[in-house]
Amino acid sequence: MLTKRQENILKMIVVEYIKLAKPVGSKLICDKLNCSSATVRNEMMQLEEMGLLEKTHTSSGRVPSEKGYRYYVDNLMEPYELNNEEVYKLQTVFNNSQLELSDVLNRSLEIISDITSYTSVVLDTKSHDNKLKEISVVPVSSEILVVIVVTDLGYVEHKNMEVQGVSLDEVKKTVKLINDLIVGTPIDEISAKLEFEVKPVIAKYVKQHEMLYNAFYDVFTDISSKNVSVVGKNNILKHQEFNDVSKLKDIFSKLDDKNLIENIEESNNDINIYIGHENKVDPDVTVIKTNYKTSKDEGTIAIIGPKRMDYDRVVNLLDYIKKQIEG
Amino acid sequence: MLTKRQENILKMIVVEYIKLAKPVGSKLICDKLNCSSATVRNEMMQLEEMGLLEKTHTSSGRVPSEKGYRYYVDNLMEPYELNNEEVYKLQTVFNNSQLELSDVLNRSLEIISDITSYTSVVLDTKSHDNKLKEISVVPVSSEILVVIVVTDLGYVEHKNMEVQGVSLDEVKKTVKLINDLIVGTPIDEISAKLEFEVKPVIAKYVKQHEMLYNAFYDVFTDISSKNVSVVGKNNILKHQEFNDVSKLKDIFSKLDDKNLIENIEESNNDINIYIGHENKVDPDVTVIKTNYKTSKDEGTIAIIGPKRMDYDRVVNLLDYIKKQIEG
DNA sequence: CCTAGCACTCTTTTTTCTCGATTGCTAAAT
DNA sequence: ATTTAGCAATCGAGAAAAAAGAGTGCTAGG
Repeated sequence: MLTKRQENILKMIVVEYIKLAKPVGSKLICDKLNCSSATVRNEMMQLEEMGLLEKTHTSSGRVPSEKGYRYYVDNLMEPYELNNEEVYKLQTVFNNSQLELSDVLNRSLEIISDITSYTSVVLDTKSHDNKLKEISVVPVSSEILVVIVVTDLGYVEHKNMEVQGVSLDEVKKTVKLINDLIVGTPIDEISAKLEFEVKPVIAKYVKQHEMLYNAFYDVFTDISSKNVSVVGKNNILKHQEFNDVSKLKDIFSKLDDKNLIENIEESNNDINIYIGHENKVDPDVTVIKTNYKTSKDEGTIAIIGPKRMDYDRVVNLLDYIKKQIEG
Repeated sequence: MLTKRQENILKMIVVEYIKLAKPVGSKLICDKLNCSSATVRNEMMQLEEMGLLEKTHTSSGRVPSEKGYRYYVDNLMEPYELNNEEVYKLQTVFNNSQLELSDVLNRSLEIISDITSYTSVVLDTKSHDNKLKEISVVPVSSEILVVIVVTDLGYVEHKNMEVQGVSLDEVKKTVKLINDLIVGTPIDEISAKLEFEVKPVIAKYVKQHEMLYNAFYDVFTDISSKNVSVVGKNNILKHQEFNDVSKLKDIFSKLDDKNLIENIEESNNDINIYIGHENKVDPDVTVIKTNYKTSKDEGTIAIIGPKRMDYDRVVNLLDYIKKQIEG
């Protein structure tokens, strides 16, 4: 158990180190506390023995360890109030009704990346509640058609479809059959339904049924995919812990990794903080993430920065966004 | 005028420097040529006086100047044959008929960025030949509608539209009027036509005409925008000329600059090479670009890398892509 | 016109030295 | 039983010095 004074010292070291990124010495602390530097040093030694602080070399000041950050985050962190500018900037995005949710998320996290200098990740998945509303087809050339898929919650996707030697009438017949048979189907069940309910029927009524079926099947499998975007990558360059080209390469490649989101995703619905080795992205970063869920979409938003991160601010910004969109 | 031997030496220095990024000394050259290092040194001095070579310090080997690269590109560069792997990789993209042209471009330049370690830029603009084929509207909630715009060449765009207190009937009436009046209009003339031909008509027949007109106007103005993407940014990190965090910041911010494409675009239709100060992006890079034009799209594709760039390879890769997409 | 030889220049790398910050420990003070 | 003052010891950062190496320009002779 930590004494009140130890907690105070730990907190001051974390806050100071987050601000200045330089190991914190006993002098700086004892100025603010009413005791001598020797006393502080003794306490620091104890905190180090408990694994909450570290030294960069034998005679350096102290730096919080991952465990130290963890203790700070769990016990010492104070809530942060968004300031007017932050709220104002974010509201311009939330109030723009022309935007789809995925755009709202991207833009608001762009803002957050801007004001915090961290990097954001958005994973947006269409909710299973989306049901097929209609498909339509527009011929572009004799062999290419555009298929437009619309769901009842307002998602629109389109894809080129190639068919060879199929008359437009046959295509239209197929479209009508598909519309008749699977309108109202949740998007993640379309593939199955297409195979077991639509395929037999068009096999019966449509001439080049095989080619048409395959073409539509391809279109629908492509459409239900997830959408991941990483915002504010360049902010990585601003942090001195990454002030080294080979480390930069490393981090950038991890941010571009297709599996990035799998390293972040998790079922938990709160705001979660993964410090250093607690996350799977990179041991030198902290990931703060939360999931969101609306009637139309669900997904994850995350902020990635150095372990020396402005924890309270990021947590509260994420919380604000989550509440706004779920809202 | 350069002698044959001088041209040879210049070419060897450029090729060697492109390969190894180290100033080239007389010894390396005289091994390949049948003459002593002193002779080579004399020639190098002449080339330096002509401004084709530079030294990094008094007693260093030589490095090509911008003028040197220019001479190489204009007079000495040999054509490069794409190898099988390159052709194969690119063909998988060109043969994928499900993709729209803009996706084809993005993916093929991703491949090029991958194999060359440079960064690519794609600007894709819908051709003016695109004519409005139809618009349709899908209600999502009582106040939000999705507007889908389709052109005869197969472009599909959609946008959310917000209207308040407008009945669906009025919306449908408006859609029908718009379709009747402006189907067939080239996309870049839609805004004007909307204002002068549609506005008066709906003002007459539709109740909340002002709100509806404004909503549709917003949708259409958003839709005709250009589409720029930058591919393979991380490759910047691979080049030793940018092996410095502050230079990296600089270049990355230039690649993210909204005006990037204006610094590259130009009317000329060949493959153009802008070395160092010849381009407006950054004096330390070379930009190789070309324009393309198909019946549906037009735009620019460009490769950005250090001045010490694999000129012949990049030129021929770009040329290959251009020919493929222009058909 | 070409080349061998050599002094000179400048970078790179290694080594040495100094300075300052901060610590841990001990002994005295509260 | 804490707290504090004092002090030697440790280590990093940075400056200065030294050594090694690569390449040049120039001169004189082939």
